[in-house]
Amino acid sequence: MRPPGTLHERVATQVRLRIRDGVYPVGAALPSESEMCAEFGVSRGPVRQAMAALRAEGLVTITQGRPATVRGRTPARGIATFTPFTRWVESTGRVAGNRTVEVARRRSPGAESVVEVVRVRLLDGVPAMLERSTFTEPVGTLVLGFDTDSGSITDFLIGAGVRFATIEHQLDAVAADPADAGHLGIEPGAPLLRERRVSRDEHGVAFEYADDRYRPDLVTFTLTSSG
Amino acid sequence: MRPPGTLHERVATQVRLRIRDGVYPVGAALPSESEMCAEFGVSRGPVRQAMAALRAEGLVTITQGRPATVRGRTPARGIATFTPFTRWVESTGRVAGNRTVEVARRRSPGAESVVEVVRVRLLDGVPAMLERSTFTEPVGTLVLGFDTDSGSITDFLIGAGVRFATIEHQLDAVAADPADAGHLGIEPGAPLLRERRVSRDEHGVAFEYADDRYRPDLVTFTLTSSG
DNA sequence: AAGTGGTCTAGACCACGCC
DNA sequence: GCGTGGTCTAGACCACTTG
Repeated sequence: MRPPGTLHERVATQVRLRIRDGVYPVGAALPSESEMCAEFGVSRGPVRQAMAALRAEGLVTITQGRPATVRGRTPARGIATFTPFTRWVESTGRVAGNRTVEVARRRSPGAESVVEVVRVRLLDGVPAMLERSTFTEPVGTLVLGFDTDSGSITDFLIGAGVRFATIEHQLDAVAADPADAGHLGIEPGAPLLRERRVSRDEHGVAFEYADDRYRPDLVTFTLTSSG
Repeated sequence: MRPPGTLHERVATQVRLRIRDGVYPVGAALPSESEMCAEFGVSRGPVRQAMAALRAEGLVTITQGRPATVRGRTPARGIATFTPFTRWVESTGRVAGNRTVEVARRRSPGAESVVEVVRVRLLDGVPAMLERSTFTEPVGTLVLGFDTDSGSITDFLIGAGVRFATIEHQLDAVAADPADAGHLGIEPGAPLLRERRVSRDEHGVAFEYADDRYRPDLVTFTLTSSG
């Protein structure tokens, strides 16, 4: 086997590259499923799985009875396809930064000790999001050994072997409290977009609880769904 | 054939009902795929498609090598799997209501005429969301012939043959203006979760622009992503 | 070792869009 | 009518988790 990964991943990767490079221009029809089957030497199952992934990323439009067409070249800012803040900012060609407010190990009476990190996340140098994360052990100890000003905690943990099997996101809106306002440079009471996240490992055990508050004038979440 | 719909839809509906009614309690293991195949008399394909839908709705957790388990009873307010407000409310066993504030046909100078609808959406009788929708023609004329107090505009339009090929969602937070506050029974300046939607047909032509403002104490958006 | 879900094949029929 | 994607079957092998 030449390339790594499953068949449907290889097909998805190839088609993604061709869309990005303009081999399949925006608005153009993609090859039919049977043509892709012939080209990649696979059956319809992997091809369909790959196309479903591209549709979820907003890259293609699929309609019964007609060829799939290219919708755009760049995937939408995925909440659905989870991307850490730093990686997302850099993928849009901007500069990400971090200002750590607090790193602490805490133990509540009768509870396990946890590690708390509070950071201001910067977008081109401007405070755009206030992140409050709580890590359980043993992940918390890993975080204590990381320079939290240097970049993505998530990417660091992935590199250390931590598996983010599922991430639950909950979105709502809150009024900025005085602490939020001070760190983000806005008025107290101003509306903020709040994303609460719970990250779990492959056993379903939660190891990170996060409360991220975004300035809605600087960051919005977008996604495309197909009906 | 007794029940309507495709096989994977029937399987998904049955499992959804059993989770909602506690036949499969939260945290419990679901029957294996092969058991479901035997019970419903179908092959693995439809069963897997049904389970993938339930996972996307946040109802179940699926891990390789272990049985799927029940995560929760109520599906998340689906952004990823687009569900109209009325259908979502009723799927959680609550009562949806509508109070139409305004239905109007407008024409700006040098522009096509559009139809605007402003509605308060009720959750168990409580104002939970203020919806401002703008429809282009010819869809707008269809909307004018619909009793907007009676239920879902989206489901009405789908029944009339309108195709919602893709829906783009943009989420942020805004402060309630005096009109928002009055309709939703909150203080001006209170934070609201705003969802702006653009619906397009199969040709990529937009026909609906919506601005929905949710009370964050009554409705939040959740979704689960896998890393 | 046994059972689970993840992937893949090769075939079939159906619903829909287009000519 | 023809080609498209949507669904479904029956079987197979693999990766993973658990006893």
